[in-house]
Amino acid sequence: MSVFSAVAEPHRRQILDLLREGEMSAGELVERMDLSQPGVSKHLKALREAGLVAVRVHGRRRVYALEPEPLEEIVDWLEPYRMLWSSRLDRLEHHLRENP
Amino acid sequence: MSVFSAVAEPHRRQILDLLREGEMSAGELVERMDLSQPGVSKHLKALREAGLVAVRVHGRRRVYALEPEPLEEIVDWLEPYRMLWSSRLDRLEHHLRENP
DNA sequence: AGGAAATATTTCTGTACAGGCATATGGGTG
DNA sequence: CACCCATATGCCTGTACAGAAATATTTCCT
Repeated sequence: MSVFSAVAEPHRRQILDLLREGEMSAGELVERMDLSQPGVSKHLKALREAGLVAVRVHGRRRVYALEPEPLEEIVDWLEPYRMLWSSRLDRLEHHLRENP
Repeated sequence: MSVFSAVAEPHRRQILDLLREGEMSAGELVERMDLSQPGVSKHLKALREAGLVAVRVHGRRRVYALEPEPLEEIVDWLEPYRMLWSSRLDRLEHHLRENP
């Protein structure tokens, strides 16, 4: 599964957002989300395979940590578009400056 | 369909990439892509509904233009992650790993 | 060793959706 | 008006995948 697809699923984005607060066990994620335990587990598997999270076994807990690097692929893809629309905004600014 | 899902499909990303070169008719897009005409047309519909492209009717042609603004939602979502990995110097590591 | 806790996996069901082909629609031209 | 071109839409099939419930697995604790 591509990083793009991994991130297309709202629950998976929510998991990543939660992990931005810091490492968290699978159970803690389940508590914080409105989704069944198997559901969360399955999404965690997808995120693992996309390289977006890393697991550390701690006792019987699995502690998950954010691994944001693969997101760079999306950032890189977006880059030319950002330039596009900022140049458009520049044009708009320019236009407004000339026609107040 | 969310912007995230719209962009998750490789053919749709390809369409957007092509449109970065400038406006283009549907037929021109079909010529440039390895996908049937109906296939391209369906993806164009999805992109229209996501607000990522705009159509202009010109004779019997439909001329499509890039409308990059909705991508900002993705950029905004990514922003905290960019800060995360730049603060952790993951970005530098990544860069050094690829350019030793 | 036995049981409980934490998590993963399997199984099932429904749904979404991509792709191809055939067909409809709408505008342009003779 | 009849015909052609460009594009959209319908229909069909296969596949991927999300969610729920039940079950398996691993590890800790006593």
